[in-house]
Amino acid sequence: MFASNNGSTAAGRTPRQVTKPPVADPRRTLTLRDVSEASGVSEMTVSRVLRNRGDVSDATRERVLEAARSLGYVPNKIAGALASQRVNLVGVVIPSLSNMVFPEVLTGVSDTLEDTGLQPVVGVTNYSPEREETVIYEMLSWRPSGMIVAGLEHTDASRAMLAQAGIPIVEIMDIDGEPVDSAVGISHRRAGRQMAEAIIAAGYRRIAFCGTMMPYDHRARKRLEGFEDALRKAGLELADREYYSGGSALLKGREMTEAVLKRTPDVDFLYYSNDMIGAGGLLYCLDKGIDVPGKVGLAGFNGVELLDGLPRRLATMDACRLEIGRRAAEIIAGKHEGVIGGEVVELTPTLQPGDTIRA
Amino acid sequence: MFASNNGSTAAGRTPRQVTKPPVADPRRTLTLRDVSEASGVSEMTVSRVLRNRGDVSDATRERVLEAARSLGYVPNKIAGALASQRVNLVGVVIPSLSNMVFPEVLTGVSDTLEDTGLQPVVGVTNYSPEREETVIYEMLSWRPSGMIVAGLEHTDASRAMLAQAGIPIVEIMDIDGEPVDSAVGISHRRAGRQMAEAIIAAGYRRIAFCGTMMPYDHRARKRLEGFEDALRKAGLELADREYYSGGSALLKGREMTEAVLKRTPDVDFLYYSNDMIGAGGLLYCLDKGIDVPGKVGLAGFNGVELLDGLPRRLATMDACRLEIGRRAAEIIAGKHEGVIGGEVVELTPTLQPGDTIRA
DNA sequence: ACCATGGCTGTTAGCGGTAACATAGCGCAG
DNA sequence: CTGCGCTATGTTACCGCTAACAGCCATGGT
Repeated sequence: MFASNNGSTAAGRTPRQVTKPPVADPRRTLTLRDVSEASGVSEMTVSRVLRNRGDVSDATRERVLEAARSLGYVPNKIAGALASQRVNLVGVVIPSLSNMVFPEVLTGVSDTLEDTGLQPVVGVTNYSPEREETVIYEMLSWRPSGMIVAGLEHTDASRAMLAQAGIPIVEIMDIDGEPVDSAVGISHRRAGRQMAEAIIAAGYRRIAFCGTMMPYDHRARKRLEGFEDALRKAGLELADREYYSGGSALLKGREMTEAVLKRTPDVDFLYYSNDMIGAGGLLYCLDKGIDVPGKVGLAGFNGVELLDGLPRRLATMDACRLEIGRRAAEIIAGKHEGVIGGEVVELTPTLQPGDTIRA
Repeated sequence: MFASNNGSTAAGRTPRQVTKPPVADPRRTLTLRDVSEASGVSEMTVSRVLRNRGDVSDATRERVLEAARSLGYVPNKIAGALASQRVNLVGVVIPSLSNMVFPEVLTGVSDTLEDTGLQPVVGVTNYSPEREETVIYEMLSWRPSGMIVAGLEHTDASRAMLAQAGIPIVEIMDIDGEPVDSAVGISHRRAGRQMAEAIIAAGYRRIAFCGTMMPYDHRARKRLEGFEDALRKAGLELADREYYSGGSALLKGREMTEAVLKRTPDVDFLYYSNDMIGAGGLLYCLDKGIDVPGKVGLAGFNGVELLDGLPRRLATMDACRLEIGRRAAEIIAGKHEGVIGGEVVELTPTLQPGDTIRA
């Protein structure tokens, strides 16, 4: 991506040369038995101490902890999980890490899981259903305590695996569809509709759309569907549309905006499928001295905090990312007493008019 | 973070009420035995088929695969890993996901690991050494095949655990220090020095710094140290400095820039510890009609692609993020034949002068 | 003095796979 | 026909830990 990263191997320390098999460590990997021998109690007692479970006298507890510490013992969770049939992992499957939405959801998940003893494990699908299927399969093979998966659209095999897994499954971000088990998210159709209504109410009539054309970004698609529905209901239709994929979103936003405004000069509003390209469009308009929101109005989607520093606040709708992460994690952690599975939590995003829709 | 996410639980399907223990699934969780019974061969043969190992006749292979598929069998990696003493996971420990640098490194890691059968597992420390220690401990307890850890600064306990683990360890991003095992990164001291030299060469003399004050962002600190070294060597010192933490980086960049320019009006250059605040500074200057790079020059660090869409290209230095991820993964995957451990790979970032340093 | 009680520790039997070795056919050279 | 070398499959013994239960000892009520 950036050319000429001239890498050199500086032999700061003499690299160990080796013949074939990895150097047999002098010290085998430690087990409970080592700690038990070092502290003179049974393995079971050591296990109890290290897990803080069952009664152990303070004296032995001390002795064991000391031994474990001095040996540098790290328990083997693989063996532990197999024996106890319990795994403290929660699989989280998301399409991408470069779209800041998902790291934010993750933050919500981690925060909530923090004090439950559960730990999130992330898998990334790059918006590919096949990749998603693989990721889900791999994750399930570690027998996690729950799964959080972005979106409601999956391959049949994926749905089947999730349904069979016998653990809580939460599909997030979207609720326009039929979840495998539980779901937490917003209605993107409604979000799109709502934005369209606000735009129409503000008096804009020649409305264009700029967005991703990733075939598998179902949520962006649903927003656009809702958006167009609302336009139709008002007797309007999109004046123009422009799609992109890949590249710097900010730059793409500029380019698409330029393309649309040149091709359809009478456009008076641009609806972007996300805030980043919206920001690009905003910067373009400001550069060109176009009156925003007077001559052209702009709106995005997602409420990215990053945009706070722009010259003008872009109209947007937050997707409740943190909250989605939290709620999903709560369901997995079983914080909703008495109810198991089948929950659908609809969050309602707020429209933030910013400075790019006229009042 | 965004207030008033009014969540309601829409009971789309009847939530199952439960008494106490998780509903005992009608169908127990499947094991090799189930598949073996369904296909009329031994468990061992099934195992061989599913792992593609050892000779199995095409006829039985077909039969077994068919049985596994129709049952929806998902192998239990926990048991497999315990028995085979092999785990196809690589731990990746990074400070944060909101700084786009790390997702990019991750991309490099995943891409390279893709075809090695290894799988990255990410842990996030939030720049806390204690948290890092916990994360490392947790990860090691799953006995991964290797660990990639950001930075060279860790608690003693962390270093000890990593050193003892008996697996390849790669510390990434930074090479100014003593790695536990291998390291891949750039010299941040040198990067800072280089940037200072370029700025001085361009004729700027009243140079200020704006950056993070996270006590544990060692790399930003080292860059600043290198930067100041170079200034001193030229008989200069920082004209002013401003620190921040938290909040929207873009906005903070604006605020800090304003603060510095008001407090020290004769400043003619601002060096930012990252591109995002640098971008905020740039936007501020353009807003105020300040001549960039004539009256004030600007530079950041990291080469974030996101910035491509700004009105003017910020001077920066890329941190070789993708490449770092790739190289680290290669070391873990053992692609560097004949050498085991102790490698230090120094990558050299390129200075991209952009449009914010005068020629 | 006796036994129930409860606190602490040990024993046993797996968890669900896989490594390593054993075995059963089978073709074919001698 | 024997025996060797294959290939295809089965058997056995764990991997490192924990659930479940068993045992042991001091205590204390009666």
